Amino acid sequence: MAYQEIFSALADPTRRHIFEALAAEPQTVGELAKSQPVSRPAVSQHLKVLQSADLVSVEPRGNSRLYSIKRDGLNDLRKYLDSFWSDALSAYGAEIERQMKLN
Amino acid sequence: MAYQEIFSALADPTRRHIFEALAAEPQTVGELAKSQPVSRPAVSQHLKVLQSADLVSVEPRGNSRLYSIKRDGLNDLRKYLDSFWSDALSAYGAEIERQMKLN
DNA sequence: ACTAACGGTAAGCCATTACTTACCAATAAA
DNA sequence: TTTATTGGTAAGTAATGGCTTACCGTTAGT
Repeated sequence: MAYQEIFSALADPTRRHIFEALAAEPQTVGELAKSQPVSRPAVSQHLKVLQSADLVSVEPRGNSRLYSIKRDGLNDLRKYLDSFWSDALSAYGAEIERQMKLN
Repeated sequence: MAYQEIFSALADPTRRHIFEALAAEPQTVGELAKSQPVSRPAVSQHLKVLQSADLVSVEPRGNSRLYSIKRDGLNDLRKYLDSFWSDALSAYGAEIERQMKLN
């Protein structure tokens, strides 16, 4: 059920850019805000969403906080995608059967 | 670049349910509308979004139109996810380097 | 030809959400 | 102990998006 949050978290372009930036290199909020076209509070809010989707993690560093991506979240999403491959195959079989009924 | 549309397409719960229903079995718009808590036009609109995200395909069937899922779209998304695994690893290395600079 | 069924589109409404500025708490530095 | 830096939160606003009803074109059946 976690993929619901993951999808909506990564659906927003800005939020996905932040996520990608963190994938390239763990950064603080201030650093992220500089490379993004939005204000620092906006970045903070996006990070909150990413965090609750289990996509990033924080580590306090004295005054600032270092954010990094969590691969666990993506793993959940990957599992979700994999489930569709088998589903799609069985659906193909179901469709064959469906067509036979129609004729 | 296609994964942008895929994420926002699957971010909506109703739209994801429709997609999952199609994964289980190809269906017409009317059939989908019956199994969903929204109206038929709503389903039509959702299918339009899913279609432009390359997640479903249509096949005219006389009077009605049969929708099925396209695995190609999911494949794009999977590639996107895979890219993060290598990125995450290199980011890990970059972070080690970063920490060494700080000390 | 007429009627019914299927489904896409338009217009309008309401809820969600992404953004801004202003503010506040906590840590670091002087 | 001030003063500055970092960043999270609150409040308000504007835009996005999902839903409904109403309407229209197309195909099937009678």
